[in-house]
Amino acid sequence: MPASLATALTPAAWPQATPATTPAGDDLDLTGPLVTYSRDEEIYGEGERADSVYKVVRGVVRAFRILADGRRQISEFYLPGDCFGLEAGLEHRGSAEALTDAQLVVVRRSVLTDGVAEKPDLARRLWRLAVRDLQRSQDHVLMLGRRSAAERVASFLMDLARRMNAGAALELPMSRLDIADFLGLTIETVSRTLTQFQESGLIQLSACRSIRLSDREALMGLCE
Amino acid sequence: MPASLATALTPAAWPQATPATTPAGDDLDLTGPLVTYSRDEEIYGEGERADSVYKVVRGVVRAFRILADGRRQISEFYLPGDCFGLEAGLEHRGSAEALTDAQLVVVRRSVLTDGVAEKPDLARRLWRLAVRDLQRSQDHVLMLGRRSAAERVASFLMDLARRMNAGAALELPMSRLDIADFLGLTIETVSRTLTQFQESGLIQLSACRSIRLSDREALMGLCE
DNA sequence: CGGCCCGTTGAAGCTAATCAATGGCCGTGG
DNA sequence: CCACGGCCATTGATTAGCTTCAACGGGCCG
Repeated sequence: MPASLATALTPAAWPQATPATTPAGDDLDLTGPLVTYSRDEEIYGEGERADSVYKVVRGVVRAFRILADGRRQISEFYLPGDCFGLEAGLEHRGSAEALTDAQLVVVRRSVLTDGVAEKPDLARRLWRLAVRDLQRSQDHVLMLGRRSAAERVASFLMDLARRMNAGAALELPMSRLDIADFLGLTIETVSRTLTQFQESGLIQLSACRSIRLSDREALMGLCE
Repeated sequence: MPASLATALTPAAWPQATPATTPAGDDLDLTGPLVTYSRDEEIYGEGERADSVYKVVRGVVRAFRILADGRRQISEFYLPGDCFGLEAGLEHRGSAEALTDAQLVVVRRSVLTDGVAEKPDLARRLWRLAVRDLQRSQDHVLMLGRRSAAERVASFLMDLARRMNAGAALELPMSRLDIADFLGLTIETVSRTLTQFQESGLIQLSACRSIRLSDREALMGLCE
């Protein structure tokens, strides 16, 4: 999966720079107030007016939708450098919450719409942003539609490791339930799959959120 | 699901106008050569250079990706009025084929990129196009991740009926295999589900591609 | 120390996949 | 015209994979 909404807005001062995977020339050089959210705090909810755009500075965010009977589908995890919250319509079609304590740059949507008139390049970058998110979503579709539980978990681990610039040691920022709701599985299946990976020597679970990727080759193989 | 890539390019002469659901002011007024494709003909393949954009005038197109072992996931069906083929990178990440005999307006990608400099509004419309596709893809994710076979088939029928402006009578342009590969199911499951719908009085199958939506209320209920 | 949350593990059940056979439709060729 | 073959859809029987239900355990905090 590509680097998603990486690097669209730039906070005034921001240490944890752009991932290496981000193509050059996609930074928008916009600034805004830096807002702090605590764990599990809602950033926006379904149906609310969508008049702000967010860029993750620190922490992790989950975006999701919930069906009438409570089933939840997480559409994306946003990591430092990722942008989110831009909608086609007036309202948010899903919700977003801070998965960990997090700091976000919050930019009024109007700043972007106004900026487009002045800077033609901004429009192109906003478009690329949307298309990259689309690509990620289509990868997600392929995974949910056609992959087994083991393939989903392996893809998830490899994608997360890449996006977090993790080497062999991967620290999961999210719970099993979050992973399950992203992968379209149950917590039990995620847990069992990780255990099987461990028994097969693909990973080592030192703590339940600390994963050592012992056999990246084999894991990659499961991603097809 | 929203109207997707509807109405981005306008062919020189085009009878089957804009769906009613399309918001006003999203037509780009671009023209290009009208090209005819026959049933199952490839429009583009994975890895090919993506230097054209397409708008469906007549017929239906399927866009898909194939995993190494042959599993296929259809990401979208494009109907008259829909646009497709615009990529973030240089290459197509999936393939597109004419599902029926089809006519497409083919526009050089450069026409759009050049146009952006002149018309600032064009950029906004291209962006909305991408975001609407993203929304459709996210709906697809929600469906594949969290819905049962019956819910998937019901959602599919209702969405297709809406997009085709069908009343109670719906003519499926695609095979059971195409539907299955879109919904992340097998042909047998799709077939059985349709049979169950018929036995429950939700639909009537006069021919295997001619569906009468007898109980739209109940079908809608299955879409949540 | 006790309670709670989260993760793991086990057993049973269910949904959808797989394997297999049949039937209808249509185009082709005798 | 009818017979044959191929393709697509349906239906049945069985299997596999994941979910559901349930119990347990470990870490953390009051």
